[in-house]
Amino acid sequence: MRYIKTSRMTKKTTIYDIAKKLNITAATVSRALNKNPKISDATKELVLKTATEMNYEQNKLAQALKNGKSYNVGVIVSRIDSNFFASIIRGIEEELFNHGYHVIICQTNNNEKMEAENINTLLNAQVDGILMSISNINIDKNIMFKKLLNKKIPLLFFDRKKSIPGISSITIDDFSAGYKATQHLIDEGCKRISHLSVDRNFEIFRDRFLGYKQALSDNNIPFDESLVIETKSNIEAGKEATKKLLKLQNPPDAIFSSSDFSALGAIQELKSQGIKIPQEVCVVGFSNEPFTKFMELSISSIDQSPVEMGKTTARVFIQQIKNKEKHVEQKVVLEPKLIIRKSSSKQNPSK
Amino acid sequence: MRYIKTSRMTKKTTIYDIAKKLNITAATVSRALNKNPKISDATKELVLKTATEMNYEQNKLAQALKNGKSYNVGVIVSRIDSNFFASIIRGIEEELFNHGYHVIICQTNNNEKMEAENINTLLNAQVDGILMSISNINIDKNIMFKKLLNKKIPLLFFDRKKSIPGISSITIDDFSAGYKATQHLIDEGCKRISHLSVDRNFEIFRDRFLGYKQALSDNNIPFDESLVIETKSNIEAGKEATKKLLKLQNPPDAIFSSSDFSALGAIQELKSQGIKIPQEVCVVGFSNEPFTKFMELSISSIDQSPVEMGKTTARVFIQQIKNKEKHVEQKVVLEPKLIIRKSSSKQNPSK
DNA sequence: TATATAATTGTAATCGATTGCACAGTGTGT
DNA sequence: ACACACTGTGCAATCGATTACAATTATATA
Repeated sequence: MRYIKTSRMTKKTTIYDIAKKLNITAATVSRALNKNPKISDATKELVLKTATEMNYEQNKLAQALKNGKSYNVGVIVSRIDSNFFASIIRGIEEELFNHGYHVIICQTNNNEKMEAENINTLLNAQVDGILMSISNINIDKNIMFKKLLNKKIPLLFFDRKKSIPGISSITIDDFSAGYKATQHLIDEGCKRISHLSVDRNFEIFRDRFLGYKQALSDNNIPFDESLVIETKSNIEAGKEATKKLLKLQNPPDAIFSSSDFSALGAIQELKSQGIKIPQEVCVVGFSNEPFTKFMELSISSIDQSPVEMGKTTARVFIQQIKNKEKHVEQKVVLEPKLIIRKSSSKQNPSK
Repeated sequence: MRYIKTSRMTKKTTIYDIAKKLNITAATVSRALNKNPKISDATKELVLKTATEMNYEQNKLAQALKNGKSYNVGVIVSRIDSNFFASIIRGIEEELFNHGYHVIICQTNNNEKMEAENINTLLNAQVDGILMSISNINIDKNIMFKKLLNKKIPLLFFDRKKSIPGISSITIDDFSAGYKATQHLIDEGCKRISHLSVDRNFEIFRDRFLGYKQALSDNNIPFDESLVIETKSNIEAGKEATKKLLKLQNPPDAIFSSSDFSALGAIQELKSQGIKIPQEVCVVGFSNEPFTKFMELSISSIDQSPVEMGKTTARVFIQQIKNKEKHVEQKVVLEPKLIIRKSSSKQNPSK
C-alpha cells in the first residue's frame, strides 16, 4: 500500500505512521517524542526529525483520554461582557496558556440552573479544574456541586467567596475596601456617609458594608441605618436609591456605592437635582470600571486588579495540580486599591 | 468482586460498569444510551434507569476520540477584555451552548506569533472549528494558517475580514457605517468633516474611510486629504491627532473617528481648547463602547451589535458543521446602526 | 569465554465509547 | 417443512497515545 501525500491530505499523521516508516514500534515513537531517557539519542533524533517531516501533531484527545488530563480548564462567570470578568479571564488565560492549558468559558447569567448545568457539562468534558465566580449563595446545597466536590479535580472560587471547607478562593479584601473608601470620605470631611449596598447575602457585599461600618465606628461617627440602601448594580437603581436618600430630612454628604453603575446613577440624580459633586456630595464607586476614568467628572472607585486576580487564580490552580493529592486549602486575599478621582476630591479638585 | 459505592468514590462509572451489572455488552449499553432503534425498548429503558442509578456520565473525551468531534470550538481574539470582543464571545458562547459546544478562548494581543501558536494548539486540541478575528494582515502567508486551511474543520472570520477564497466571514458593513456617520454629520450642517482613521491596511478601516469619502462626494463636498489622519485607537492618539487638525488654517467642524477611544481623546482636546461640542465641532465615534453612553456629553457612535455578530458567527459555524462536505463560502454582512447622541446633535441638543 | 548488568526496544493492555459484521432466535410465506 | 426476513445482541476492531512488563542486545566484569 502506498500513501500519496498531498497538501490536501486531511488525515493526521499518528505515531503509528512514524513507526511504520522507521520500522519501529509506536511505543518507541511515543517514548522518543516524550524524551524518555530510556530511548537512545540516535532514535530520539531520528524520530523527532521524521515527526516534523511528516507534519506530526500530537492528538491531545487521545493523550487526554489515556492520562485522564485534558489540559482544559473550565471558567464559570455570570457574564463575560463585563469588564471585571473579562479582565479576570484575560489574566487566567494568559497565565494558563504558559502552562499548556486552555480555557473553556461558561456563562450563567446569574441563573442557578445554568450554573449547575455548566458544572455538569464541564465535568463531562473532563476538564482538569473549574474556576468559578459563584452566582448562587446556596451553591453548596446543589447536587451538581456536590458531585463536583467528590471529584478529585481542583475547584477554585474567585471574586465571590463562600466559606466552604476545603475550597480555595482568590478574592479581594472587601472589608478593607469598604473601610478604605469610607475612611477616604471621612478624610475629605464628610460627616453623613451613606452606603449603596447590594444583596448582602453575598459575602462580598456584606464585607464591604461591614468595612464601611467599622470605619464609621473607628471615627466615632454614629451608624445610621437609614443611610444604607440595598439596591441593584445598575444606573437606574442608583438613581432611585439616591432619590430616597435626598428625601431624608437629613440627607447624606457622601455616597459610597458597592457598584460603579449605581454610583453613576447616583451622580446623574445628584446633578439633575442641582447638587454639586464633590462640593456638596462626594461619591465613591466600586470596581474601577473603565468609564469611571473616562467621565469628565471622573468617579473615584475601588480597583480590584482583576487581571492580577485572574493570574493568581491560575497560579493557585497550577499549584494544586502539582501537589496532586494534597489539595491544601488556600485563601488568597488581594488588597484592593482606592483610586481617588474628581467625584470625591474636595480638597484637591484639580484631580 | 464487590463495589462499595460511597460518596467519596472518584472513579467515574463507564458503560462497561453498566454492562457488567446488567449482564450485557458495552456495545448494547452504548447503543441503548444513543437511542439506537435496533435496541429493544425494554433494554433501553433498563439501561437508562441503571445509568442514572449509577450516576453515569458520558466521557466526552472518549467519544471525541472515536468520533473525531470534540465539541469544542476555538475562538481567537486579540484581547478579551475589550467590550467589543467580550460581547461577541458572549454571543458565540450563548448560541453554541445550545448546540452542545464549548468555547475555548485564545488571545493574541495582536501578536502574529501568538496568533500562529494559538491556531496550532487549538488544532492539537482537536477543536471542531476556529472562529477568529484576524490580527495579522498577512495571515494568508502564515504556515500555521495554511495548515489550518488544509483541515476539514470550518474556519470563520468575524469582525475583521480578509478576502481569502473559501473562507466565510461575519462582519458589519464598514463602508455603510462610514457613510452613515458622515451623512449624519453633513445633515447636522457640518461642512469640513475630518476623519480619524486607523491602519488602512485592514479592510475594516479602509472601508470606513471609503464610506466617509463616498458620502462627501455624494453631497458635493470636496475631499480634503489634510482632514484625514491615520492614528491609533486610544485616547492619547486622539488628542494628538486633534491638535494637528486644530492647527490647520482651516480647521474642521466635525470629526468622524474610527474608534471611540480616539473620539474621546478628540473631545478632551477640543474641550481643553475651549471649543464647544457639538456647536462648533461635532464628534462621532465607532464601536459604541459602554462609556460613550455614560458620559455627560454622550458620544455618538456606530453600534456593531457585537452580541448579534457573535450569535451569527456561531450559527454559520453550526450550518457548516451540518453540511459536512459542502463548506459553502458565506459572507454575512450585518448592518451597523448609527447611535446619535449629544456629541453630534446640534439640532436637538436635548438628546 | 562465560555471565552479570545495563541499555534499548517490543508486546500488549489500557483509557471509554462507537460501530460494522456476525449470529441466534422468532416470525412469515409457500 | 424449508427458505428467508427481521430483531436484538454480542464480538472485536478502532480512535491515538501511554506504560508496565517482557525480551533482546550490547557492554562490562570476572
